[in-house]
Amino acid sequence: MATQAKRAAKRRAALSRERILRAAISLADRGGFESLSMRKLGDKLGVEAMSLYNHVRNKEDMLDGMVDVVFSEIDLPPGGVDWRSAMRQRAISVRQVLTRHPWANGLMESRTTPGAANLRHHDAVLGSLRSAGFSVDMAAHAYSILDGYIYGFTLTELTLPFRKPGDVARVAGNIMERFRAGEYPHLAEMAVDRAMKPGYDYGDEFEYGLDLILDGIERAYAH
Amino acid sequence: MATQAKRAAKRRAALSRERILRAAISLADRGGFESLSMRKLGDKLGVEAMSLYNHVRNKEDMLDGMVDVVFSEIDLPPGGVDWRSAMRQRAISVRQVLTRHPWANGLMESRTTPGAANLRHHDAVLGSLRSAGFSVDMAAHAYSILDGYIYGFTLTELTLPFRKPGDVARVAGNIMERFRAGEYPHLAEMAVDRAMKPGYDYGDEFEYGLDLILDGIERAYAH
DNA sequence: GGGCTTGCGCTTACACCGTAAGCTTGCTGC
DNA sequence: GCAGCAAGCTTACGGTGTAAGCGCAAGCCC
Repeated sequence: MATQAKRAAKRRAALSRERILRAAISLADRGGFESLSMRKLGDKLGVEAMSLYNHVRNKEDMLDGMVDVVFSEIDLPPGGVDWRSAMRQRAISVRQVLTRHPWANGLMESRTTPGAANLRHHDAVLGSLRSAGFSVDMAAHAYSILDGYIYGFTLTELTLPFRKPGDVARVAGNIMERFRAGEYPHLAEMAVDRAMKPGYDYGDEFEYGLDLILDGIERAYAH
Repeated sequence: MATQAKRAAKRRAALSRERILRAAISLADRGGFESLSMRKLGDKLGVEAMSLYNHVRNKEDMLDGMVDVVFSEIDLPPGGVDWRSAMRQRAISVRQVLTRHPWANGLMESRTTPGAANLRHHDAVLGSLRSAGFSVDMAAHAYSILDGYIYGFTLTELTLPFRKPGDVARVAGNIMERFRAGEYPHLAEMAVDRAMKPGYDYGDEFEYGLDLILDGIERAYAH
């Protein structure tokens, strides 16, 4: 049937909030946040920029939606295990997701209108702590430290000039001269002893710090 | 003298990289990062936008410069005290400075061409740890955890919808309905028990987490 | 002192951005 | 069959960063 075929074609091309969000995320993932414009997004979807506004109030609203999709990709803290393993797994999942969507890092906590996935996520984490016996105050402390660390570490990691051994040489440039001049002896030492060693990956630091913090929470909680 | 007066007038109006950076910072401080444009900055300095480019390679370069000014405002870890106090004071100074320049938070660690104040700062922190007897590895661990936490906490804090009791009501809106519907019981509990209490200030969490981390570092270091 | 260079401001122009306003087209329910 | 409407499209406006080139004044060398 002609109408049916047309409808199918239409449906295939049909815009929707969700399709827009997915395309926007993939655009930001591959091209970086600053390369995400309504016009380019329209192009990618085979549509004029202004058509997007039938499904999205404005760009800000779209960013809200994108962030909530990212939140929905994070594993909730699993039930049936001790709080420590649950927090550990969640933390690692957050970092994984943020590594997949680097542009989201600065936005995750900054949307003043949190979406459903965001709220569900935060609620689940608090629930996990509370049902493990944490007081409200203690749960707030724990959450604050953990999220601070997770987002901060990932932020640093994503933007660090030297994450892998090869990077150091690339960045160095004129800095290297000053290193050799002994102007920054401790940085130089750190670079030589660690960052330039084969197998070095700044990301490995993450779990070290995470465990140190979990230790601290455990002690404070059990005190 | 006419020429002298002219020269004085000229000198008063004279642009310079430093004057541009100071003006840009103050513009970003009061109007937010997104309100910092070359044209507005020119206006503020009584000059056309393009004139700025005689002192600054491009906007990116200007941001680099601004970040380095912000770095220079952070107190270096003081000497003559134990490492723990030194780290504590520095952490608090970082947070203070970032609170003064909220726009800088996401940029601090993200400039791929770090400036002199940046390098000096990092070198001093590492030096403080090393001279307290930390191994290179242990210093790297400690630094990574501390900076992760400091930047992450501040990021969260600056963008949190509810930092002071009054904010909660403002943000709530349709969320409050869902709270009452029991959809997010643990968030609701947290809001009622803590965020809506008079005297609540999320910023108070900072030092709690900081001390917990310093405890952890101390233990790992002394082990 | 006269001419030349050079530094630093200005003007103009371009490509891109988010989005307001209004037009068009084709499906849907009566 | 037609009214109403959803969801595309076109046009336009005021903003952005910045390339290219102009012009004037100060400083320098002969």
